[in-house]
Amino acid sequence: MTANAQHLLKSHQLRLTDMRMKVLELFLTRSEALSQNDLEQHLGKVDRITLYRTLRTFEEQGLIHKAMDGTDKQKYALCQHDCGQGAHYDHHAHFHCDTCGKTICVEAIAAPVVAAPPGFSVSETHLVMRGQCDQCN
Amino acid sequence: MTANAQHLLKSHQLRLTDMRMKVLELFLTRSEALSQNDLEQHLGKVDRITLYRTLRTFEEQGLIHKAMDGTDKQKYALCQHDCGQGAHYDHHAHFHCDTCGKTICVEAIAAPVVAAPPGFSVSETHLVMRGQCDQCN
DNA sequence: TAATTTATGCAACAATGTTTCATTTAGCTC
DNA sequence: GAGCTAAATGAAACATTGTTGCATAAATTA
Repeated sequence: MTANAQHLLKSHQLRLTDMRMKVLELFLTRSEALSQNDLEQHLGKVDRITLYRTLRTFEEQGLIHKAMDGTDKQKYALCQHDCGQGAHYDHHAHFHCDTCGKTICVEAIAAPVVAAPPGFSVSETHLVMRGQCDQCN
Repeated sequence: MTANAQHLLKSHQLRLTDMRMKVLELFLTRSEALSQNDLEQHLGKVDRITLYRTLRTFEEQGLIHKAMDGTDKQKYALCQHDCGQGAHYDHHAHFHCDTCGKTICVEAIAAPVVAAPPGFSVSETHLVMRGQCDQCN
């Protein structure tokens, strides 16, 4: 686990710091997307700003991606593919449970490729589902 | 216009107040989704809290719907169909322009119906596209 | 280990979301 | 049109989240 996190950081040209290790290890144990608040809950008292910048850095380096779930809260999830700096390859759908509030990545379902309206160009497409997850059903 | 707004409010069991008329008339002239900040810009100095509650009320009564666009800002757009209280029927896609920041409803494209993963039940599906709009292209 | 580059922690501030409560107002009745 | 009643408003206050600048501390590299 720790070795895995270390390797991930190294391979993305990131220095090994306490915060980064803690955050990354938490993501590695969780299957659902985490908000900054979720992370603060699990990590105990950590510096809010450092955590904020850690998430931004991870996202920029392709370690995690924003999980769009239709709520106003920003959430992040581990990238399953080897995303590089700035370029993400997460085309899977996201599922948000309206009961427990969890957001999970659904790798089995890809966002559809749709024809853009005339004059528009589309660079990303996201698919979000809402309802009840297996545990709440 | 004013008559239209009045009728819309009446038909949704809402009292005719200055704020509601102003907000609704603005939505009627705009094709893109509006954030609370957008509305404040256009309406001049109005009470922030009242505006907030007006939007919440409109959304609850099915006059406007939240336009999911992948940004962290909440935006609202007029419902095209006659949505009732609590029940929305907006299955169209949303397009977010990364250049001008506008979010528009794409009635021509419907969110796909996907099979839910085992154990999950899906009540809503949203499709979000990002890229360049016709005016920025 | 020293030098250098980067990350951290703190302060401070902006934007947004939300509740409480006294006051005002819309819509109804007479 | 005047009065009544339920609802909407506006002010204050507070919580949460997003964000930058800067001095200090820590991670790499040589």
